[in-house]
Amino acid sequence: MQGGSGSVTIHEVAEKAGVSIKTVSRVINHEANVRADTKERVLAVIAELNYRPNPSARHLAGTHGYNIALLYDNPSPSYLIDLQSGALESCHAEGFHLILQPCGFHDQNLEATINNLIVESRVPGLILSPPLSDAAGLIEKLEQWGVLHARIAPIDVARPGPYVAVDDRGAAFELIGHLIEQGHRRIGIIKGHPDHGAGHWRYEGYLTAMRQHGLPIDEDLIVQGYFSFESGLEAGRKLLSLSDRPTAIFAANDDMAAGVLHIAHDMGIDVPGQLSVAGFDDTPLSRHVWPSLTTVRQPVQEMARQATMQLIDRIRKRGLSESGPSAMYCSLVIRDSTGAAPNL
Amino acid sequence: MQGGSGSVTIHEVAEKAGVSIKTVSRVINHEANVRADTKERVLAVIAELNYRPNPSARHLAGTHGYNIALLYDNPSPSYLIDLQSGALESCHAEGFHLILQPCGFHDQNLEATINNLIVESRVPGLILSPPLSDAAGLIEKLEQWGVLHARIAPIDVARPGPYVAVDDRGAAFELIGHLIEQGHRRIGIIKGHPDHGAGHWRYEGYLTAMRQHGLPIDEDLIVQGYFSFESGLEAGRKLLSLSDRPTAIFAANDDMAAGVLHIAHDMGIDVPGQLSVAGFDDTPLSRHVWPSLTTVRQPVQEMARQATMQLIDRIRKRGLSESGPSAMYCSLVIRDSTGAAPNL
DNA sequence: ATGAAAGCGCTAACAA
DNA sequence: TTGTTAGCGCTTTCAT
Repeated sequence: MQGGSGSVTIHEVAEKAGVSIKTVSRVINHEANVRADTKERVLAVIAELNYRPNPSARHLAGTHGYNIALLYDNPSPSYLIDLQSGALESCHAEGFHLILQPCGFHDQNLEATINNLIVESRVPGLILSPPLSDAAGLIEKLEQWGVLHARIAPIDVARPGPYVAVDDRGAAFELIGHLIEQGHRRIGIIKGHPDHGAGHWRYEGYLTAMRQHGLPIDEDLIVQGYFSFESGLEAGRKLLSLSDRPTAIFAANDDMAAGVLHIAHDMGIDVPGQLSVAGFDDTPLSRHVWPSLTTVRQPVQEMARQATMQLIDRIRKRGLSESGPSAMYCSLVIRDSTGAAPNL
Repeated sequence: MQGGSGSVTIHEVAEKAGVSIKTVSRVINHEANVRADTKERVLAVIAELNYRPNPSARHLAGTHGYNIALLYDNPSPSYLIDLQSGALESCHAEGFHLILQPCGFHDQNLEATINNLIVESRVPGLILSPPLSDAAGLIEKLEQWGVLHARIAPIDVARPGPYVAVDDRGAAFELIGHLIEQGHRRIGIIKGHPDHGAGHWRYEGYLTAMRQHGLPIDEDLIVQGYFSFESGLEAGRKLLSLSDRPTAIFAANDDMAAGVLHIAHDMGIDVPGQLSVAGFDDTPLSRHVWPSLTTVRQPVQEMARQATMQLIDRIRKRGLSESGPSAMYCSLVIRDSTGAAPNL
């Protein structure tokens, strides 16, 4: 192992291995047409010299760059970290770099910002996380500009191009079923941010579960939220102020569920004695509040890992098989922290 | 605004502006010796063509690259996001890219990992966040390798090289004073992770405050923590099980304070009626738990911003003024969410 | 104050 | 299967 200055170049490797630089190039790019023993010799020298191809030189001479960008619109820190970890993992494994690009879904300059990113950083592809996975205008521009992308948890799954999603609808369905089994009849729901697909499906899962169990859908028990703690606080206040208030509340994510818990405490309502609260995402927060929330573990990191792999694949295969929309699904797990049903 | 493919090059700019490429180069590098009107003409063409210098070409031809790395060892998500936002801000402003490098402080291969990063990504400099800001072995290697660095909140401020810190000691001192003014006499403390400087100073602030107010230091009230929720849970259990238990607990960060709150609820201890809990960092969590924590706002983002600027400065000034250790301080603010003193 | 030429380390197209 | 050559877009050094 040796340090930073005076990097080893392909020429030194070629000379020491007694081959031309082109042969070294073939080896590091896993091309065919290199005899096994030649290849081995070159690899040995590479290891000995701790040689790494210079990414800038490769980019300059080659067809594509080794940066990809992760676009995100300010979700919760823990969601974002999971997203990044997953994307980083794949990037690292494939020799790519990850560029972080915060951006506003409703920002007037969204497309200009991204264009800027593309022109400046020469990224051959982007990863779109919710809600940007459904920024239709942006996606059209990307296609027009010839920039690849992979989407995480999009609403519009019909659109061509790779995406990775989870069965939010099914998980919400099971979660509500779980609450009903515990004896709940009046179950309130706080819907997610309307920009996010996840919100829609979790709501649909709720509706289906209620219907299948023959329970009435009471409009008073359905409140719009925006995935933030504050919106959970407000929606919770609304639900818990009802004369015939719910015995359980399902918030479409943990942050809002934490808001419900907070306001319940403020209002002197005993949890879990008089109220059950369920969230979604299995964030650290869901375990840190008291009492801990029942929630659903969402494999965000895994989704990001897979979306990134798909994107890198496309970048490498450019021009070859324009392999239509390819979808991946990851599975969800309910985590019930109470175990016991509340006293009704 | 136009798209990705077929990038504009310096040649096209030069031709359209009626100058040589060297003049364009001078303009984009803010070099002297360009007549004002020439410069203006070139800038106009650059804007018109939406030209951006190709980073890879610059790196290949120039003296240094435009990537810098942020090293972190798995702090809390919100801390990490703040760190990143600050670093990104400076990078963006200065035309650099940020490379994320998670790493383990106690990892046997830490130095090898970083060497790898340096060889592979050609980073001219690194930002070290706690506890890596005090990885003495690593820092020595960096100097040996000729790789620059800037540290965030280090313990050892004597070491040469730029760093950014806050007055943790003073803030803890004030916070404890605040609790004492509210009438608390038995104040427990949960110390921070021993690897982190912040933990030491917050503890010192506690000791100084207690002494200055003539209160005894009771060893039973001092418990080691590790900055995690779980360690707060355990330390809280220990403190609250004392026969003469404290009326206030100061945890060296919010995650641990949330643990204390959680265990207090579990034990049926009324907060804030029978116990006050204070944390440190002003994370979202501190507002989401119930009741909200008294805490100290730490300008993590601002620290990262400044450390990054310092690093970029050094990279640009390489070889010139080897300008010794330069320190920066950011200030802290107490946020008291209760306002009222608990009933003692 | 401006320009011409060389070359950074690599890949691509074409030879051999 | 292997090597040769020409550039990618820029900065550098050295002229003018």
